Amino acid sequence: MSRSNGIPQATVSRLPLYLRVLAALADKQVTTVSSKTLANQTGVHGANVRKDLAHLGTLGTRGAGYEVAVLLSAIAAELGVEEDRPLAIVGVGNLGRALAQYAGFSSRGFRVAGLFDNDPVKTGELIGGIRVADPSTLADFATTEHPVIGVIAVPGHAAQGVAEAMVGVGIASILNFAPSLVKVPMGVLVRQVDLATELQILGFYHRHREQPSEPESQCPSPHSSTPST
Amino acid sequence: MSRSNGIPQATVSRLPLYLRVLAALADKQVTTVSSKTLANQTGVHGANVRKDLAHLGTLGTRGAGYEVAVLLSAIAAELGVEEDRPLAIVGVGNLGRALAQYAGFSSRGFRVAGLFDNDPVKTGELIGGIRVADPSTLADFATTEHPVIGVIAVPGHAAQGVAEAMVGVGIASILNFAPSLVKVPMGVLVRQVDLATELQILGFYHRHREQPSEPESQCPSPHSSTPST
DNA sequence: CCCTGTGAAATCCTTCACAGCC
DNA sequence: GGCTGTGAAGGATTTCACAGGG
Repeated sequence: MSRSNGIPQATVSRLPLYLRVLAALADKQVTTVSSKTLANQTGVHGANVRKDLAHLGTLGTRGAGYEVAVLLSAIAAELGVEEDRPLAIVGVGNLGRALAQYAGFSSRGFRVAGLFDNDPVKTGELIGGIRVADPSTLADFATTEHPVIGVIAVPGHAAQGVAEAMVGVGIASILNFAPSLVKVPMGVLVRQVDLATELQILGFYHRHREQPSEPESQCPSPHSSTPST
Repeated sequence: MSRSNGIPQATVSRLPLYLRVLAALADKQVTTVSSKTLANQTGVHGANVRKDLAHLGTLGTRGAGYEVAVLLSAIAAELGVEEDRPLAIVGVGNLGRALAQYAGFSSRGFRVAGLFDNDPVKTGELIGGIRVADPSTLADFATTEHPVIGVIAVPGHAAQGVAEAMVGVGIASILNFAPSLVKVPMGVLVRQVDLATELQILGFYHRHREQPSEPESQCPSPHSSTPST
């Protein structure tokens, strides 16, 4: 067992997108899709959709297309949607709250298991059924809940300290929303998301407005990627 | 004048990163950097840093390195940081609030000019000096403020409607945080950011844990890109 | 005809390696 | 010596184009 994976990064970053579109189709009782339809709804080129899906196995049938249910379960399996992965979120400002209450996590195999903030006004508060605790209790929390992923939602200057605390309690994957790079020992995965960065990139293309050109008259839009180390 | 731009997408997506690191260096009174230092602090390969910066002109001096001030102003000019670009944010949930109060925007040439939410409980509320208004007043707002960029921070099912309203009042660039694809007429730029997607990508690499390998023992981390339309 | 799966071509991006300058 | 700027090599990803099955 376990030829770990040979799925290209670019494909991985699109799997959540396919998952979302397919879930919407399943909701509408659609049972079958073609790569063309998926292409229209995701903004990914049709051939690219097929290549991506081919990485997960031979899922389609030649004349017909793909069964929505088959694709859904294949992608869900790849992304671990069926698992129950406890999250620790540190920083309960507006962003932390938004994340804590975000319904999209639980339906994708994540469970917000712990909320931490060093502001005494916030500790003790109940958010989505979780009581906000002081970060000093992170170690205790980790021994009982074994969180696998940590989410940093604190101001930039505090991010490095939080990251180190997370690594210290055995968290090996970190999603960092703070606008500041964190350094971690090798072996720890960090993924950086910065809201201002996204806005600046959009702003750049807005200034240098120069249609990258697209044939379709209506066009959905891609998004983001590149993992870490 | 105006040979629009030949800056590769990958470079554009790193400019905000450089800007941030350089601003931090300038704060520390550092006047000079080498590509190696920038590489260490950004996680981008040294040669790549140099190629990126070369796209903005000949900014360095051979034996010495780069002047922080020169790089800062070159990148700032490219990203339009000196401008005053009004933003309209629709959706004042936790995420919308976080965005509205995010200090990082104003220092990067953006100004939150309008906040909108169709929840009557929220309209009238003051956030960061801006009064939350009903989305039906978006058109009036647009005629006086001329927002160039719209930010969607509403639940997924409402995103398409908001996008259409934005396009209707002349907004040509949209940053969409809703977990749902929006279709827009061609010519409109959309950039999609989904918090759950980022978490899922991180989760994938967590499951298929297989070090992508890196020589350094401490490693910062890249982030995200790809534009739209 | 319909569609998927896939080699081959094309494009984009990163890394190497070094010439040229301080 | 150190360091930038850059051609050339190497990878990765996207797109094309079509073979092959329904």
